[in-house]
Amino acid sequence: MSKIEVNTEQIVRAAARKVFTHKGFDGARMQDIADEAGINKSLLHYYFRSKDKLFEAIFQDVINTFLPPVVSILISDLPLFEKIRRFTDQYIDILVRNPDFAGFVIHELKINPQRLLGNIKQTGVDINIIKNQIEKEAEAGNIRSIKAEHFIANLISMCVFPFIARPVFIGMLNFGEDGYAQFIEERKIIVSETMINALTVSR
Amino acid sequence: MSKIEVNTEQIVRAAARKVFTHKGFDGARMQDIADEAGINKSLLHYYFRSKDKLFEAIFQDVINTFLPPVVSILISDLPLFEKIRRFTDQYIDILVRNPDFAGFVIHELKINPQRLLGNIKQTGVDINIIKNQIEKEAEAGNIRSIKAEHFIANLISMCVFPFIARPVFIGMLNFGEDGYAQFIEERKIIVSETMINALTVSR
DNA sequence: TGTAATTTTGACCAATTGGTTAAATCACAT
DNA sequence: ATGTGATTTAACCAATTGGTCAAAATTACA
Repeated sequence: MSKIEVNTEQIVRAAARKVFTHKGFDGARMQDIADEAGINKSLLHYYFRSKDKLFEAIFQDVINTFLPPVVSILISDLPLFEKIRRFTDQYIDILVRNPDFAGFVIHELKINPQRLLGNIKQTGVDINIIKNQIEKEAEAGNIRSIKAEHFIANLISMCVFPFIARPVFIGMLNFGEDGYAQFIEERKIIVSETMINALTVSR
Repeated sequence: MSKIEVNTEQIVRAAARKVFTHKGFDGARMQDIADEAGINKSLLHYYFRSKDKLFEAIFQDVINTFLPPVVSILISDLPLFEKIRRFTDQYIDILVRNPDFAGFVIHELKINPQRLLGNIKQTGVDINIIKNQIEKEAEAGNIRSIKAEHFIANLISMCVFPFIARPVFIGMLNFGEDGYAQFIEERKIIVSETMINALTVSR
């Protein structure tokens, strides 16, 4: 038997992340989290002092899971189209592994923006890098001109939205669980192609 | 003075819609809604029997506000590109007037899909109409080939996501309230252009 | 004006929920 | 073994919350 660290705090974190991301802060019950972790409710207060504190820790965890990987791609020195392909592929992969993350962050940010925006900002996204790259390519006549804000909005929207609106897509477009999974997998190519085609100037 | 119907039930509906769409079902308190409406809490139970009943009425209201207008455009017999332009313009307009709607529907659908999917489905969206139109245009060589599901996903994603992720956009992209409003207004053109450019075959 | 129906209110209740506390258990060095 | 500090538990508490109910206020109308 290999020695397995049964770190209680990690068990609590995992349970809390599951419950919080699934039900949201208001919908989550401390008892739910304790049950999910298989421990006494008081232990939650032993490791984290309150529901708020526990939530903030989890929120930070979630942000750190999915923000740095994609930000690092955006600010890298890859060619623009390659950036698009890798971003799309990477972002969708992360969301496939953590289907509840996007909706969770969005909702909590809506309910309580001032409390949580700090947690995000310190990740340090510098929009100027991608902005300069886009302007340079446009001036060189390699792509159509577009504001960096709209470029990013388009890219992130098409990657993320199908996850947040998952029930809508499953329900409205008549595919079940696995049909949805395949649909998502296809989007890695669709999104990058849509972005690139829209940017490409016709000759 | 024109005779104004001060229908209490409508006042309750408006108050409930505001509180529910802003805080979500779990975050909304019956007392909040009563305060917003300026009435006694018991009146809520007099008109609607329970929090659940009240919520379902509001949810249906919200769905009816923003689904029929855009669905009617999608299933109309307009040319494809014109459809894209009107859909984008119309959808974004509705969301500007009701900024909380999209996030509200998304979140509640995530928390409780089985209860709420019925409310949406009966709006009767027939995906085959737009699917046929896209296939026909592709076969005629007028546009690039794309699955209707991805077409719709792209279109809706780019329209809706900037509203759901509003705090992120305001916070990350360094524009304030009015900068955000202008950004959204610009998207009416950006989204339709992006869609159309991506579909247009280079010659 | 009287009276029945409707609407509105305040007082109250049972259940839930986040949090506290003191006791019990465990790990382990001496 | 035994004592000490960390971990875990059960019992309990105060506040909140959705909901009830009977009385009061208002309205409809014969």
